[in-house]
Amino acid sequence: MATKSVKSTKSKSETKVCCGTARDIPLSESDAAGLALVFAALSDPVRLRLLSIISSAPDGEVCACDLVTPIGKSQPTVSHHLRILFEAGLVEREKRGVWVWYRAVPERLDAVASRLR
Amino acid sequence: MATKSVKSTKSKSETKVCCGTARDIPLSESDAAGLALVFAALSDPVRLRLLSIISSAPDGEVCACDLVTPIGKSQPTVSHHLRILFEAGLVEREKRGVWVWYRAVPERLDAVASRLR
DNA sequence: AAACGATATTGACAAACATCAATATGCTAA
DNA sequence: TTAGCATATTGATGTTTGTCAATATCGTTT
Repeated sequence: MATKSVKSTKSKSETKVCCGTARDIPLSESDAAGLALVFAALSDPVRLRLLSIISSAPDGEVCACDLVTPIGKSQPTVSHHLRILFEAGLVEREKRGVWVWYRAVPERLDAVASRLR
Repeated sequence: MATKSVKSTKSKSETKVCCGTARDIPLSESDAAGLALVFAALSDPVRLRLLSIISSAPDGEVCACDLVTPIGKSQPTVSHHLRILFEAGLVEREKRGVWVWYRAVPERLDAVASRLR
């Protein structure tokens, strides 16, 4: 790293000098870890498609039994991905009888989206 | 999965029946894969902090040499993470002399953010 | 040219992850 | 209560990922 007190060693291609000012990091370590968890939940194609199906459901909710076939993965795999979405707060679930209904949590998506700026 | 043509087998706790309508998935498989790559780039705390530092730089750019110390990881590790951010289109880089300057790509962040709804 | 410094790449390794078969749990219906 | 179905969990396996030491690459300076 270049030292802080470089005076004016400009070469033809540079005007500025990197200075090593230890500015504070805007995003704290624990905030970053928390945010990273949500993005990790969104970092799998299967989960994105699940979220897509759930979010665009006419009734706002989808039965888990209707998610296995269109996704094309085994039932345990789909269940696993739904759990990760749930734990990230991206969907909520409600058991009614034998079936489990999933709904998207748009406020959560908005919250994440707004932190991208 | 429940069959499609269930007529009215309501039990006390349910009004609706899951129906197995094979609706189209709004998000295509390849779109999902592409989006997942960007979210994967955002799914690491170190990369989120790098992006945070770069995005909030007064000059809009930061020298790579000023990223190693505040992140607290080895130089190869930081270089590795910067590469992933770059390949995801989240930052751009410019080599000037010995140094490499990184800038955020806000349009990219906006594009990703807007797809979260 | 030779030495030095900033950045990138390689190789290795442990931890995390996606996936499925098998099994467990829990609700409903006969 | 027993049978059957929807969902969740467990265990195993191959793959991906984060990390660092060592090394390579490439400007710059002497």
